[in-house]
Amino acid sequence: MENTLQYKNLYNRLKKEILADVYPLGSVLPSENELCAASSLARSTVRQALSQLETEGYIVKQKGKGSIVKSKSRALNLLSFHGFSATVEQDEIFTLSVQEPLIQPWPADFFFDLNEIESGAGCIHFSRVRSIDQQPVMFESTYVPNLNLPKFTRQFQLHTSFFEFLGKEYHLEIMGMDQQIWAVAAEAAIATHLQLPIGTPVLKISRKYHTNRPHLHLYSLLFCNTEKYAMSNSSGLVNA
Amino acid sequence: MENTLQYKNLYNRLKKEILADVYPLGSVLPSENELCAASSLARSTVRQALSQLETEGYIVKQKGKGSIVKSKSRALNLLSFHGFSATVEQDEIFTLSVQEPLIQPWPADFFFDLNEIESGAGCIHFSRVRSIDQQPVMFESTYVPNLNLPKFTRQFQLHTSFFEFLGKEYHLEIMGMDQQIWAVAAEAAIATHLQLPIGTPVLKISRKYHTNRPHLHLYSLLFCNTEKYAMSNSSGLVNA
DNA sequence: CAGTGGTCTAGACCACTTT
DNA sequence: AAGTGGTCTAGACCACTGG
Repeated sequence: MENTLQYKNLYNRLKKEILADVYPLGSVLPSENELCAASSLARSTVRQALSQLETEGYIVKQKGKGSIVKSKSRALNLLSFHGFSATVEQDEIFTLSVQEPLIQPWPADFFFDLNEIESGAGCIHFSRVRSIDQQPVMFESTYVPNLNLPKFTRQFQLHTSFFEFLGKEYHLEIMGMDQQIWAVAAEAAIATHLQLPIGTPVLKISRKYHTNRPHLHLYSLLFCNTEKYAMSNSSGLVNA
Repeated sequence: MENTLQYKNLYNRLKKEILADVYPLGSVLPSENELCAASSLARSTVRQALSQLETEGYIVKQKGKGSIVKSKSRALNLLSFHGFSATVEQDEIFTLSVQEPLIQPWPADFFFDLNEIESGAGCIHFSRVRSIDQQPVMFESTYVPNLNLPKFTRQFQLHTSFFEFLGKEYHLEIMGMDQQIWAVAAEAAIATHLQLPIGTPVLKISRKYHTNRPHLHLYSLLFCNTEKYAMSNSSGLVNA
């Protein structure tokens, strides 16, 4: 909210207006020049905001036409690094706590390599199951190096947005992500959490998040039931 | 090759040099200002080239440090829209033709909605299996609207890069992609092609590619064996 | 401290779409 | 012809990293 980056302000405003149907599906956003004039920004700044909207699948740009609000599929746009809370309507979500935040050593067979700073610090670990319309969709297990994150275990509410909490509490921002994806058969624990028969194919996703603290990364292991909700992704070109 | 876009030229040059170990893993690229001076380009043009390298996972940028060549995992970076040929070393690939290019009507239960132009045109369809080190990794079934693509069925060689062929033959470029991902149990046909037991979890990916012809899209359905090779993905922020 | 990438400005010309 | 987004220039100030 207290963001002073011009392109992010514009991006947030336009995103809100798209979600509020100020610009409904298929409609055209004000042109770049109009946005420049209305916001007193240079065109490249306006374009930076629009680019972010485009790579996140909100709009499509077409030369000679404009920026068109794009149809959104009934799938979870979770392959970009936006969290669950940002991609699903709030009132459809239910979050079940499986493991409250707990300070512990790193698992011996951790799924990513850690740097020395991280591995020396121990980790904070929590797990939760996310449901949409009473149906478990995702089991999420998150590991955070225990580095200058005071009171984390006491203050983080599992049912809220993790990224928002990090931003508000520690000014920690997610800058990007690497992930790997497999199709695997659900083991007993996962099957139980997702209420599926053992052996059901599920999506396994390992993620390494990059933050605005260069040596602090967040790690998540996700298991997703894709029977009803696919994972989705939009990728445009890199843009100026 | 005959590209006159400055940022793409620089991007291609740097990418080649990274792959050729001119800039090995962990090394730092010349700074933006140095690249400006060396190439006589404005900084924003240089940044556009670097941004593309970043979103494709070749480099990481760090404020105050520079652009660092990033470690590449032993996984297929196929979740961005670069093709198989661009992400895997050529000599490890083997391509088996399952269905040579054939002009046919669209399947009745096609996995994406088509616009009128596309559905009226009929489609070109081909299928292939990609192997790495003698192991089948991906079954790919591609559908292209039969729109102004003369001699396609005769000229396209299945074992070559599809995107390169489109660029050279028709000046057709891929501008972006939407995709959806599921974990499913391999059916008989898929299991056979990937040499897996029926029911093995595999990744199912449907893709809609956007091209530089506004109403022409390409469609692919992929099935991937992730036992040995995960699919991977890097996503940074949107950049100028 | 000098150097780096991040943000931002105020212009310009182009190819493309629509009227 | 007018308007759109795509590319590009030549500057500027900032926050951050390193010696």
